[in-house]
Amino acid sequence: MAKRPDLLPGTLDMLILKTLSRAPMHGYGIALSIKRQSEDVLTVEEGSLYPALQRLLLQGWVKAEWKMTETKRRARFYTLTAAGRRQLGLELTQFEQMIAAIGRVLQDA
Amino acid sequence: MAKRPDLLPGTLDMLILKTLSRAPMHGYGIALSIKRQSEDVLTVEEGSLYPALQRLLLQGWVKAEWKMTETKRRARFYTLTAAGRRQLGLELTQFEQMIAAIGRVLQDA
DNA sequence: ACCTATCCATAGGAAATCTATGGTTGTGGC
DNA sequence: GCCACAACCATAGATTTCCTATGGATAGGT
Repeated sequence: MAKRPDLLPGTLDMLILKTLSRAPMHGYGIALSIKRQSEDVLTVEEGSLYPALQRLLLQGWVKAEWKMTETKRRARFYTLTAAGRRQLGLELTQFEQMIAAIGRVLQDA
Repeated sequence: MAKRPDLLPGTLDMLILKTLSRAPMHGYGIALSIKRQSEDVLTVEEGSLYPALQRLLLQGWVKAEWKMTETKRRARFYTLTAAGRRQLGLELTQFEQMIAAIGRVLQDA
């Protein structure tokens, strides 16, 4: 029944890292940011987001600390580490290479 | 340990359909074609390819028949159906939309 | 005789995502 | 005061997709 995916599998980590490269942010804010920047095309479900953030923490690509939001709420803010920045660069490179390769397959010739 | 993927997850069906849209082909030939067109960036493992072809058959997007190769071998040739052609169009549209959206998230601004 | 390339296919496991839940806490409307 | 809703976090379970590993058959070249 061909379910429409919310995003391209394998790109979530990259999107999160990229978002955090602009500014530290909490989970909910990351989801909103990606949705907004993609003009509502990409939706990051919470059930995908939080496990992804756990992975990124484990890999040491982000670090987290509890803080208060401007709206007076407890929230966990994530910050990109140096390793995370390297990883982002790596993923960007590979992604672009993949996209270029797929483009070659898709082009009519 | 960041394993380098052979292709972008979620794009295999589209790549197969696109390849078959050019000409009917057998499995092994599809894999070679994708590898060649992508200039060796994308590799379709046989363990991914044949299950994918079964899925496509089940969905009615391709049909298959046994024939002889130019090299005198038994091989199963797959042909795109009308439904498969529609599906390919759909996947292409969604893919491009996704890529554009990801591009917006990745761009610096 | 052997090796390699050509060809098909499945089983089992790993990884990523979604659905479904469940919970806490501010704020604004009534 | 109460209720609905938005803002936040998180996990469990199912599903899907892909990879690794395996097994098999056959043609052609050396």
